[in-house]
Amino acid sequence: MSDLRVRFAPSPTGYLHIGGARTALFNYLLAQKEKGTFVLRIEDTDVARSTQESVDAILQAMDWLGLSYDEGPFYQSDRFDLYKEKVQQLLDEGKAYRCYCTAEELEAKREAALKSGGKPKYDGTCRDRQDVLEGQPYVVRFRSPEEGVTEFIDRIKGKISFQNNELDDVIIQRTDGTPTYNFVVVVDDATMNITLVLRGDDHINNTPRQILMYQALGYPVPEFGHVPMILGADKSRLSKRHGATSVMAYKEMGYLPEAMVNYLVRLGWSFGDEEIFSLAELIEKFSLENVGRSAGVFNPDKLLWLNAHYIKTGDPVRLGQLLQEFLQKDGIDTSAGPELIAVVKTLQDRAKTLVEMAQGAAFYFKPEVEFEPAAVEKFLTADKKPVLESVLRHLDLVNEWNEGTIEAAFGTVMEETGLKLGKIGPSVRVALVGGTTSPGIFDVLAVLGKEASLKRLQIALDRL
RNA sequence: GGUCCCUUCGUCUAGCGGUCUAGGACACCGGCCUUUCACGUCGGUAACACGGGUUCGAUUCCCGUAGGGAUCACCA
Repeated sequence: MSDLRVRFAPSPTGYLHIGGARTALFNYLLAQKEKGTFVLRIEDTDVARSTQESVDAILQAMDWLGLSYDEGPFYQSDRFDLYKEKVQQLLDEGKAYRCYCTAEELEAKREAALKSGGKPKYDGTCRDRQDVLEGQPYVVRFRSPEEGVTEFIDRIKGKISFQNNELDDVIIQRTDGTPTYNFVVVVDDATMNITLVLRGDDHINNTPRQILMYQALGYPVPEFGHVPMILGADKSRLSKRHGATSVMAYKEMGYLPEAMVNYLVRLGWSFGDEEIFSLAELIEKFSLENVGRSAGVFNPDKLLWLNAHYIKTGDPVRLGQLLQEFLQKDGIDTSAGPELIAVVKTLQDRAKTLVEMAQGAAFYFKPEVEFEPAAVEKFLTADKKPVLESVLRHLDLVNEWNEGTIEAAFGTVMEETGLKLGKIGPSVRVALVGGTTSPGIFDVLAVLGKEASLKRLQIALDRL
């Protein structure tokens, strides 16, 4: 074990999205690689917006991606007593103060400042007041230094510094007594002994005030690393209008978790020219040094390509199990065969998602072939009768039913009819499948089995 | 608007002063393979934002400009 302690701290106000998944992944990989500790913390101080469903959804998504954590999940809602105590400590030491300004007043001041071109920053009305207004609602603000510089060496971006006079006095405790994010994140990261805070770079601007709070609370300041954002195709922050942003939505669209992990890690991180990484390889090769500093555009095409790759090279047994779920969703019963594994093998090279695979596999299991009119019109015409009869006859003669013997039978048909496979195949395909696209017909026949194949050919012949 | 961050092909990126007539991947466009659809395979188009420095020499270092992003809540 090393001393490294990192954490992922989502707020349960929705599903786990692509960006969150990536920061979770980076934290996980680093902890694994450095043999450190990965802590999961649920940031639910906003009781009104946090839900158990969201917590479950996030946990589920992390599990799907294979991101396990060593400690947690810890809930901030269980730790209110601690925060209260720490707020009191700052109050007692004069490092925080009560502010009686109402939300409405502040909003008005902010708007006025913005309108006149000034900074929309807290004006310090209550900063120096000594009196305590009994019975009056108040918030607690952190007293920020008015001068000086706060800086830190970001593990990804390098040195970042802020003038303290740019910072205003943030609210650390609301009127209802609950603490706010910028405060609890400091108390938690400190008390959980987090040594490296690795998070999205939308938090860069929060970092200086958090550092100031670490110092005020007497905590050691951890290291920080800010990973760049993920953007949509139009370079604006990735959102629903760019397509699915929920990790689990991709599961439902037939994506494999290893494809998602591989895609996410390569968005903003690289290892020479390599593109394909298993989780195990990532744990070995990942490092912050190779994380880029600039935001990246989410590219669904590349994710799809990666998914196709993992389907192509995946274990047919596992893919078969996954495929079955998708077939079931489509109301297709696989219990009567053919073998899922055999089915998968014929589709691995041509399906980019499990959804596509399920669509391509449906014909194997449907009790009756569903004929596409256009395909029938073109390839199941009366003049094809002799050819199909010949096919049926020679296939019937096959004893050892496999790809090789089937191909041999077709060879005989070709000799007998004097036709090339190109003239025979399409009609056979329509007879077996109902449409014009499918895996190779020898494969289809082999997987379907002799009995089902002959039956389908006979049914097609009967239509002529 | 203030502050902070960022800037190599359309996109993800390699490059850590000379090896760059800038490499890989996705996408795109062609050829080949072929019983359909795919897979595969071969090849092609395509980028160092701009302007100053520093240096014998800048894609690489520094400073500006421009552009993009983030953030300025009693959300996290």
